[in-house]
Amino acid sequence: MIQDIFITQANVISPRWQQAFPHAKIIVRMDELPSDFTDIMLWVFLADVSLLKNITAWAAVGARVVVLTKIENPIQAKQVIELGAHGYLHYLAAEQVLTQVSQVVQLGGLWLGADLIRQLVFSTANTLQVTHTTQTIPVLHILTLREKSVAEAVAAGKTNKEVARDLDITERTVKAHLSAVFEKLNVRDRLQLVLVMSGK
Amino acid sequence: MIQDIFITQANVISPRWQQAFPHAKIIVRMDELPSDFTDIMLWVFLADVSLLKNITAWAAVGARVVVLTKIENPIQAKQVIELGAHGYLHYLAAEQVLTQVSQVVQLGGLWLGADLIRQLVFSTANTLQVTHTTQTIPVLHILTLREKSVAEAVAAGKTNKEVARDLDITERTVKAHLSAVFEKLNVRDRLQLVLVMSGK
DNA sequence: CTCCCTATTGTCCTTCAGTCCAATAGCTAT
DNA sequence: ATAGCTATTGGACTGAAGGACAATAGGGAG
Repeated sequence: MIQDIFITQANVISPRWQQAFPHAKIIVRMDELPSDFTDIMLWVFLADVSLLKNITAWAAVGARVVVLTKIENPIQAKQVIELGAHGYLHYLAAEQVLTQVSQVVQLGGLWLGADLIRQLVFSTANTLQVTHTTQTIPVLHILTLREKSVAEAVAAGKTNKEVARDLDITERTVKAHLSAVFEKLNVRDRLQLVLVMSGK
Repeated sequence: MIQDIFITQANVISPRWQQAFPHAKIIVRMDELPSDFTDIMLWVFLADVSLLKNITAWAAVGARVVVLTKIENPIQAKQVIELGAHGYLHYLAAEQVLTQVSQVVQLGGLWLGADLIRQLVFSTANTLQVTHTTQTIPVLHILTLREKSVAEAVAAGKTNKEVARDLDITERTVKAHLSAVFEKLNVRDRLQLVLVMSGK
């Protein structure tokens, strides 16, 4: 049975927390935390950035960590997920949503609001690696195999020399492939290649 | 009461669909679809890319659309979310997960598996605009105002000449700010600047 | 056999990027 | 008055990027 613990500050509390989780504890001081984090769901209000570093530590010892915020924004969302949090939402979220987040996270899922997911999806520049599949970014399917390899290496921040070394070809060959890529994707240089490969 | 309809091909069916939704319909031909999509949850197995274009149309007339796939991958996930789908998961997902997806989507949420969300978050280069908040990417807060302006212009794909023209300064000044940015963020060139600004 | 595509490579050139020297000026704090 | 920071700018330099010429070779289709 999961124990819910809300870590917040004295002036930031929502009645919906208790409605969603009648047995939840609400604490404002860290020393009130248990020593054993098994079966613990931590709901952490990010009062200041100093709490960020705790997220990774808590997640590492088995706690489910959901971050609560006053202003949802995708950059902070990305940051907390990168730190190991399992969810991110507004501290005034509805009881129904809180319950749902709890269920999703307990089942191993990650929770982000729909708008945040869309913002991450729509405005991200994609450097995803295609693995275990022949499916590729539609824009890349017009490139040959070698062109694609070169394009992806460049999009990862590598110089022509580095790409040449990695693919065991000369720098001149890298440039030849890049030129073809630029022409096919109608971009003028490697910087714009990166942006186009992200779907913008 | 939501009606669940699985659109698939004859050889792609999971018993878990019926277990999760005993009253669901499973169809293989489009003409078996109802004319009214209100209160309809469509679970669409992506047999081929031709089905992609239907997603936007179905979502536009009120259907909730969840895409089922044989191989989950973040590029396709991004693609279907961009097309208006409300979820994306493996066609053999567990009954519990199917039920949960249904609940999340009915409540207005978006469903992506935890691994997919992490892949989108971790491997994206971020060009998100910060709106309605003074919170910025932590990495940028160590830059001065002018440095930040220059860095953002460069990250948008502009040459030094273009940035100079846009900000009404000389190219030499742009280079000076960029050099300072490179040193502060510990990157070697503008390509890596773009990647770092995305949080990688 | 011919043609086309892909992959690879060379030489040479111009432009861009980035760094290393240097400097002035305004603003703020001491 | 002085120091430090930010913003701006110049000159000179090296290396990287990208393009324009050119070429060979293998594989597949007609």
